Amino acid sequence: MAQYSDELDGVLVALADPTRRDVVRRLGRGPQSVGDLAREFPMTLPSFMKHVRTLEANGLIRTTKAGRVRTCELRRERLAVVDDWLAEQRRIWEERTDRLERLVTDPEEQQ
Amino acid sequence: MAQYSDELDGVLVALADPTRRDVVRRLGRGPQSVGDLAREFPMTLPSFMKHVRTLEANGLIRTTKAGRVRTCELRRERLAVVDDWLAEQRRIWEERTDRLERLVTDPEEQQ
DNA sequence: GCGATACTTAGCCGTATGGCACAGTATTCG
DNA sequence: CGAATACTGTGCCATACGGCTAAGTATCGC
Repeated sequence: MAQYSDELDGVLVALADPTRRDVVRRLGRGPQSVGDLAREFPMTLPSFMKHVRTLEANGLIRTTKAGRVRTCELRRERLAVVDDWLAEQRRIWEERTDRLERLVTDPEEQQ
Repeated sequence: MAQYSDELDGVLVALADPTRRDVVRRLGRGPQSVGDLAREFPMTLPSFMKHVRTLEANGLIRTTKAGRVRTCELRRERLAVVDDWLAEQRRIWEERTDRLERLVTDPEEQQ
């Protein structure tokens, strides 16, 4: 019954952490290396890397390694799955509003 | 530096669970009692109640008790905080796009 | 080549999360 | 009033999460 979307689930789990959300925000301005990003957060590199991996595993970023530097790039299009979910919610409750509307204008529909 | 919004954080944490997302979806069609909702999920009532409390604590729903029945109602306006965050992201990367645009059309900006 | 740099791997640790069972309380209904 | 209903409270449990340290690997730059 419940339409469990693994895709949406992963994206929301990834975004439900302030550090990861901030990484997304920073990458919105352009690609950056793991080291440069990590320097902005009050935690060790290994801890930070976990967030990077989470973001990548859930498709929010893409990373590539050149030499010893790993560069992170935002995958903006992935945020669309959140947009889509929000849009569906809106559709659902507008349907409901319409139904209530009809109940008022057409009293015969009332049971 | 990182703009940690507790409000946004709570809403995203609440939505990062499939059960809670499904509750939001169902409530989009109209208010429902805890019992009616719980019947749709493969878990015990106490477990389900935790999700209800989480949703309420993060402002996504409002609940009221009449007699022995607790009714849940969606607070649609709270989803706006997610919308707002997404909008901010879009603003950030559009700014970047504009900047790149200028670099192409006005070569003097290049270092 | 050797030191510095930039991750990466491994493992530990405390807390939070999401589930359970079981017992209790408060209403409602016959 | 007594049984059924609809939560509610308590406590337990396993796993996941987010942090850490310590040690390892792979470039890069002199």
